[in-house]
Formats: sequence, structure tokens, C-alpha cells
Amino acid sequence: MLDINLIRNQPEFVAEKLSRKGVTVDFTDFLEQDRQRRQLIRQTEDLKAEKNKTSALIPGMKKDGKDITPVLAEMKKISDAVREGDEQLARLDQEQNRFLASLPNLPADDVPAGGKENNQVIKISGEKPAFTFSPKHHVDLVEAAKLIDYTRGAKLGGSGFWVYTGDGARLEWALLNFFIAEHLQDGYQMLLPPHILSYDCGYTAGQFPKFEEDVFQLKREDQESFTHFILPTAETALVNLHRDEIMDEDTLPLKYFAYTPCYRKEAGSYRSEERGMIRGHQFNKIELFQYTVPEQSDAALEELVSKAADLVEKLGLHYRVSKLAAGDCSASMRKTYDIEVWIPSMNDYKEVSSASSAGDYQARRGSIRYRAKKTGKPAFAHTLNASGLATSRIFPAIVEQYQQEDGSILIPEVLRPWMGGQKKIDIAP
RNA sequence: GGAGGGUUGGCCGAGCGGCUUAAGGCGCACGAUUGGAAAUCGUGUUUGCGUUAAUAGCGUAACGAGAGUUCAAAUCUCUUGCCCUCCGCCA
Repeated sequence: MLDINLIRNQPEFVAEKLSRKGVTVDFTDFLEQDRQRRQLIRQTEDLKAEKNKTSALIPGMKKDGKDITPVLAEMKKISDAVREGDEQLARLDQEQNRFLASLPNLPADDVPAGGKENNQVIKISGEKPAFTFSPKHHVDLVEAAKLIDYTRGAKLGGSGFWVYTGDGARLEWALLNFFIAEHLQDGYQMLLPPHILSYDCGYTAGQFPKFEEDVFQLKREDQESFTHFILPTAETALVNLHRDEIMDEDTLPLKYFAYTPCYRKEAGSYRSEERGMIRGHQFNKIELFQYTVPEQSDAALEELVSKAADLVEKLGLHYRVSKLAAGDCSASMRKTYDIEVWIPSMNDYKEVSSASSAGDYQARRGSIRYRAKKTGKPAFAHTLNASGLATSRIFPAIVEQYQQEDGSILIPEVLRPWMGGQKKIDIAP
């Protein structure tokens, strides 16, 4: 949600920022309606004031035994006028909120305008592994080593699901354990939130109403629209933790991380080059999240990016970091860095972490505030999130980048403690 | 799944149609008192919206949420969220 006062005072400025995201808006009609709306508020509130005054007379008159019939008639008249004003206002409010809620966040000043093609690679770490043999695709590798069972996954859940088996399950869990240990060491608090969330959570995160179709919706038999959904990322849960709260400034920054599977419909987004575990309906992810005061959010974003990058680095994988152009950031975000790992078989980099600052956009939607010490007044907090990390692309990257000529896979050193010291995975007999 | 009870300002808790501008207490802040402190006394102590140069005033709204009855709703009716107790079922 954008600050309506900013739109009132500097509509051209807001429109220009939005155009960098590829969104064209003309606020003329909106501002005119806003003026009318405020005038109606004034009129209706004046009527309410009159109503309150008149109503206060009644008990005294009754006590004195006076005839209150004319006052009752007057009250009736005012009440009807108030009701009419309130109804009209409710309609205008709804219209205005719908419009405001549909506007994406404004990009930060240093974010390039335009779409994907304007993303800037700002860091490349390591080098593409040079194979002395012909490297295999991760699907072939994990099937040979019996790490993932795609066939039975599809039997259980349909296309886009898989089963981790044996060392594959252990490797997956080792990754999560490694991430958890790192985040705990950095002073982040671990959370395990519910996976089923109520509708409001999706609204606060900025995913609803626009992206309602992207999540698995849960509906009660007796209701028309869905009331709950399965979370597409732990971010949706974490951003709602302090919804409708006013926190002490002293408690900020709050640093959390959560492990959840992420459930996404991914309808129509399957591409043939993404066979395997690049894009599934369910994948494991650890999500980092921070609540900060506005002055600290830029530094917090840098911290999150470097934390996520550090994990990929410690796994010994070749990756790069990009700053996304305005149009490639999701709607709620003012600035996003993507960390992309090299997948040899795709000859491309795939996202393993997206680190973003929402500024106060989500805070406004969810009324997430803190009491500013300086003024003593409530102010909107800033929210930031980053994957740390999603395993569904890290796993293939490890398998492909660490593959040996005989089809075995070396286990990155940092993961070995969580795999009983095991150093490599051989192809299954 | 069934039957009850509850939901009120930061917290506890009264109020069950209009003398409530939400009693009283606790906590917190400031002031008085004191050599200093405790105790005591006094004052203040929510958020949104509108108006405004204003974080000053004034107005307005909010007693879990939504709808209704009424001239008037924290208070009555209906729907619903959540919490508690008991019963049933089940991992």
C-alpha cells in the first residue's frame, strides 16, 4: 500500500516512479474523487456532531417531563441523513482502497527502470566448473544414485511432485540443517509457522488480491470464496507475525528465519528445460525475515543478501548476484537482489534466493508499526525478506557441479557433518 | 462433532438501552513534597480518520469482527472469528 498523502501531494512523482515499473497511472480522477470523499466525510461528521448534541438533550428533557416528540422527529431526520452519508462513504472507501491496493510499491532510487532485460549482474563468484568428461543432467544423476523418485512422486501428487529417497533425503535435510545452524549463529530467531494461513495474511504480504490464483486455496463447504490457503513461501507467514501491532522501537530490528515447504500452483509455467526439480509444486525453503526502522532497512537488505550469498559460497558453488530492474521486482518490493546458482545442464543461472526490501509497503497493508522514540508516535516499520535458501535449485546445482566422471557425487564439505561424515554418493547398484 | 462460558483502553476489571466525556484499580510519565529516596498527593496516560503550518486544538469513529432493531447500542437480536471448560471421536 502506498502512502495516500504522497499521492495527494506529489502525484507526478508517484506516477513517474510507477512508470519505471512499467505501470501507467493517471491520478487525476482518483484525486478528484478523493476530494469529494473528504468533503463528504466533513459533511457527515458535522451531522454526527449535531446528532450527538441533540441526543444528549433527551435524558434531561425526559426527566423534566417535557414533550420530546419534536426532538425525536429531529433525531430521526438527522439519523437518516447520517446513514445515507455513511453508506455513500463506504462505497467510496471501498473503491479507493481497491485502487490503492492494486498499486505496486515504488522502486528504490538506485533500481534500474524497465523489465528483466535491465537486470544488473553485480557479482560473480567462482567459476563454471570445467569438466574433463561430458557432464550429465541432474535428473539422470539423481535417478542413477536413487536420490529422487520422480515417478512415484507423480503417482502420489501428480506432475511437479517428487519423493526424496535415501541419501537424497539425507542430503536435502543436511542442507536445511546447515542453513539453520548458520542463521542461529548470526542471531536470527528460528520459527516454525503454520502452513495454512487465513486470507488476510495473503493481503498483507501483497500477494492478494492480484495473485490469488497462484496459491492452493482452501474453501469451507459452506462458503463461496476461499478463507485459507497453503503458504507459497514462509514470507507470507513471517510478515503477518506482527500484523496490527505497535512494537517498541527498542525491539527492532527483529530477525527471524523459518523453515517451511512452499506450495505453488505454477499453473502453465512449466518449461521443458525445467524438467527435474527446478520448478515444483512443493519445495523446501528457509526464509529470512527482518523488521526494521526505516533508517536501518538499506543496511538490513545488504546483510540479507550477503548472508544468502555466503551460504552458496560455503557450499562451493558457482553463482552470481543480480540487482533486479524495477519491473522484475515483485509488486510489494522496492528493491530486490537475486542470487542465482549455475546449473550446467541448463547452461544458465537459476534463482536460489531473492532478497528484497518492501520498505513500508507491507507494513501499511498490515498495519505493522513501532513507536518512534523521537516523536512518541506510531510509525510504519520496514519489512525485508530473503530466501536462505531454497533447496530445489541448490540440490541440482550440487549434483551437477559436484558430479564425477563415474556418476558419483561429492558432498560439499560443510554438509558432511550432517551426513554422518559421508564424503560422496555413489550410483546405486 | 456436541453442550456451555468468555471476549471492554498497556494490564486487571465494572458497566447489560440515554446523567458513561467507558467507573475503579495496577502500571507508566510528569509535577509537588524530601537533603535524597520510599510513601503520599496532584495531573496526564489509546488508535484511525477529517480539519490544520502543526506531532497544538477541535470534530468524528472504535468495547473481537460483520449485519440488524432503535430517535439513541459496550448494553438487545442474528451471523461469525478467537479463547476457556465439559462430552464424544481420533493421530
